[in-house]
Amino acid sequence: MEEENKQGSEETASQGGSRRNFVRDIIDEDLKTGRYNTVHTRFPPEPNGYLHIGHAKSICLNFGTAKDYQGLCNLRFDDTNPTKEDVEYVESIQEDVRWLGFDWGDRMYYASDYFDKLYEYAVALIRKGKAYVDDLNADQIREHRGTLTEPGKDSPYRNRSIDENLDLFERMRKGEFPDGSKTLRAKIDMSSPNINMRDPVMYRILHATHHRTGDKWCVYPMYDWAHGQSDSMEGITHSICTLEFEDHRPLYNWFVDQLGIFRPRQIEFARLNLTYTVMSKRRLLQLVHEGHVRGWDDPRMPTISGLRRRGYTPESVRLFADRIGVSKADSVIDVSVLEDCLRADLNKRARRVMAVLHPIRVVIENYPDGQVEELEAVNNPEDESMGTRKIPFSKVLYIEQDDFREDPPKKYFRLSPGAEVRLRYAYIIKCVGVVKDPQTGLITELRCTYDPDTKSGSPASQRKVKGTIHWVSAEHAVDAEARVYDRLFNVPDPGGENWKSSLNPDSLEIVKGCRLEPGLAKAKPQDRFQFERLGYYCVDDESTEGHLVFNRTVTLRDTWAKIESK
RNA sequence: UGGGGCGUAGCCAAGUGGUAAGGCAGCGGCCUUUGGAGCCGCCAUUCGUAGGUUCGAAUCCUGCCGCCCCAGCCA
Repeated sequence: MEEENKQGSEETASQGGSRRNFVRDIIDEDLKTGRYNTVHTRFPPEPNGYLHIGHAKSICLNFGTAKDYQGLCNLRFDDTNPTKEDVEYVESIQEDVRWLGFDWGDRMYYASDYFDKLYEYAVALIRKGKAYVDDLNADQIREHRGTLTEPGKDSPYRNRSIDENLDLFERMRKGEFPDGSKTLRAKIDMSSPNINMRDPVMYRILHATHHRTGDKWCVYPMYDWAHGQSDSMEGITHSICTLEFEDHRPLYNWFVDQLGIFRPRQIEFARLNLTYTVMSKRRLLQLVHEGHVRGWDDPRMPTISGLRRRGYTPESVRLFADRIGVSKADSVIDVSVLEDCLRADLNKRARRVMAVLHPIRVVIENYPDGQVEELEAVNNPEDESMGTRKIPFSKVLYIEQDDFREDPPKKYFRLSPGAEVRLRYAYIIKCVGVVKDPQTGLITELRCTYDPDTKSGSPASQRKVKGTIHWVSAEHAVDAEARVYDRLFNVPDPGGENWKSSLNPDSLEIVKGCRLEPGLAKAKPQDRFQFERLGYYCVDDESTEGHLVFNRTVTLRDTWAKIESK
């Protein structure tokens, strides 16, 4: 309790954070009253898709909370529907959880590990007269279920004898009946105001091959039947899930109470929504399958693998989870929160380099032909221990097209005819001429002079100019491709049926012919840099030494862009 | 017209009867060889709303309003 005065300290999230939230309040209470004396959580994904940033919130909550209470968190695959699941997904999920920095030790489980036990439990319920085999088909079950305002009707098969139920269920298991012809249902209350209690289906017949149990089973448990017992068997004390399972809780409690087994406490929280993206598995799957993106790990996807390829760090995602908090109120987080977490992290650790994405040639007229100077540049002004490096300077350079305006607007601090600007780590130059292509009228070259007394670091370099721009020596530059990513959707909430109409057609701009400082020639996939004044970039997985490819992770804050847009 | 939840700033979110934390966004300023980073200041007389209880209410009570979820043999 004496830790509470620390709650104001931000930026300390390294393993899930320690902010106060209602989940922790409940856990504290349970520990105090002795309802439980340890904290054991679990992250239970269905292996039917890739994990996204919303799962990251849940992972940080489950693993982070367990860790902070010196408890444990299991990884469990809820693989109860063989028609939708695949090993491809179980592998990617493990990779993503590990990448985020969490460890399940030797506690990786599958709901399918429990199929035998679940079957036994079902038989026990039948023997108690609490479950029965129903011959109604799916349509008939729906008709008997009633509506939100009207009670349901009992199935005509509801009062079969225990022996008949036992026999039928056994034969269902053996595969004697076709898919959909029978189900095993819990016998609860067809008139319950909670529809989940109206004799929910526990088992359906599915002659399907399961990715782990093969053809052993012809019946598969429904999630509602498998989940609570799985938690119970694993000794999960706090079963944290999302809001939509709130009214399934009475059912889960009913099952464990009927079976007389350990009862976990379920706690529901609001799932994450983010602006300018979609989060449902169905829609993400659609984006991939319809080719709107290049795959699950496309850097524009809100998937964990997409964020990773985009250049996000695990630390930044954990910081994000900590900042947004946990509550039960439906919410939509502004994507700028995520971006700010990333910048906060990368600012401290990314090496600064100079890269010109849209080059324009600059000739320094009064600089000696053939001369090359090695200038010293700092690798990270936020972290002196990252040292310095040498970069070559010569007569012919490239600067960013956007750093020159023939007709500059007010408050434009960069280069324009007659104006002076500092070349970062080098000299102050002045534009003395503009060369244009006589056919097109486009600028092909800038003629400049430099002031030899203004070399960076020299005692006489004190002269101030308004602007400083980045550059790269033409003859030393290395070539690269930049993939400039922007938000996938151009509206904050791409909801509704028409969601694909707000897909941003400019979410990816491929820029070829970028010129980079020579040290970048050997950059390897996943290396992250700050391209000075532009943003953070990482080397794409497809990059090779002969063909460098950089992904724009996120831009720097650009106050000039803000001023100019007014 | 059933059941379960949720309403604190543009977006999140603390707050648990003693007089509205923090973050993001925004705005203004300082500083700066990244228009980066950093720093300073501003940004809810009021907590969906109307009453009630109380010396005192975002916190307790009552009514009303709004939003989300539930009628898969999906999870």
